[in-house]
Amino acid sequence: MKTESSCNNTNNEIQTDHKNHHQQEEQELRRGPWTLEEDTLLIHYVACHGEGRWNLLAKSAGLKRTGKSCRLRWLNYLKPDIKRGNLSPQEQLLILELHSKWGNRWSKIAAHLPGRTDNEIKNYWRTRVQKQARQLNMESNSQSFIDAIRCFYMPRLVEKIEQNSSDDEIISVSPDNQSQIILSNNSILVDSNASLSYQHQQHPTSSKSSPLVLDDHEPGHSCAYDVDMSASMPLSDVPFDGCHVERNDWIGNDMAGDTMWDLDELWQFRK
DNA sequence: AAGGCTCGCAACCGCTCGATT
DNA sequence: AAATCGAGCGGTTGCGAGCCT
Repeated sequence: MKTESSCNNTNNEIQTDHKNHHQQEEQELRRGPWTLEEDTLLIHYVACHGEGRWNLLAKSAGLKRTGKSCRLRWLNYLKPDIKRGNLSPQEQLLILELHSKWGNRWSKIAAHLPGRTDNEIKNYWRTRVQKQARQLNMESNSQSFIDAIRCFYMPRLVEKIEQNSSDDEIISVSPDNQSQIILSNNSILVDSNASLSYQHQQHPTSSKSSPLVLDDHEPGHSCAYDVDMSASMPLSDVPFDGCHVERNDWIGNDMAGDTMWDLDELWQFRK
C-alpha cells in the first residue's frame, strides 16, 4: 500500500513529466518566417482535409507550429484566392469609405475586398493613412483628418479611377449585395443607404476640381488651410476646423510621387 | 563602401466570443 | 453554470529591403 507521501511523489513525478513534456513541446514549436517545406505541408494537408481545427491540423500535418500560426499563414498567404500586389485606387477608396463607417473593423472591411486580407488592409491603414495623419499633425481618428480624407484624398482617388474608365462602373459590391459603390460621371455613389456621395466641382482658381482651399503661406513657416465647404461634397455636415502643417512636412517628402497621396498636387490648390 | 535609418509586411500576442462538454 | 477549447480579431513587434548620409 502506498503511503500518502509516495502518492504525492508519484503525482509530483507525473506533474513534472507533464510539465517537461509541455515545455519540450513549447521548445519544439517553430516561430518566425515559414519555410517552403512548411508551406507545402500546410497546403497539402488543407487540400486533403480542408480548413478548421487548426491545432489538430498542425499536429496531424506534422507542423511544429501553433494552430493559430497555421491559420494565419493559410488565410493571409497560402489561400488560393489571395490577391497580391498594390491596392488599386478603387480598393483604396473603398477602404477609406468603409473605415469611415466602421472604424478598425478590418475583417469586416476585408470582406468587401475580394482577395484582400484584414492584415493587409490593417497594414495599409497603419503605414499609409496614419502616416499622412502624422505629416498633417493630426490624429488619424480626428474629425479634421477624416474631413481631409473626404475633401481631398478621396476625390483624388475618384479622379484617378475616372481617368481609367469613361462609363458608369460598379467598383465594388458587398457580399450580401446590399450595397455597392458606383462610379458615374463626375460622381461616386457609395452604398444603397447613400451614406456618401461625391460631386466633383470646379475650383474657382484652378482648372482642376477640388473642394479644398489652402491659405497662402510662406515656405518654411506654418500654414493653415480650410476647406471651402461650399465647394465641397454634400456629405459632410461636420465643420472642418482647419489644421496646421509645416511646409517641410509636405515638400520633399517621399510621398510626393505616391499615386494616392500626391502632396505636391495638394499645394497646387493654394489660393 | 558601409553604417544607420525608415518603411512595409509577415507573423506573433493577448483578448474576446461562441460552441461544446 | 462553469470550464474548456477553437476561432477570430485588432494591436504590436521584428525583420529584411531599400534608401540616405
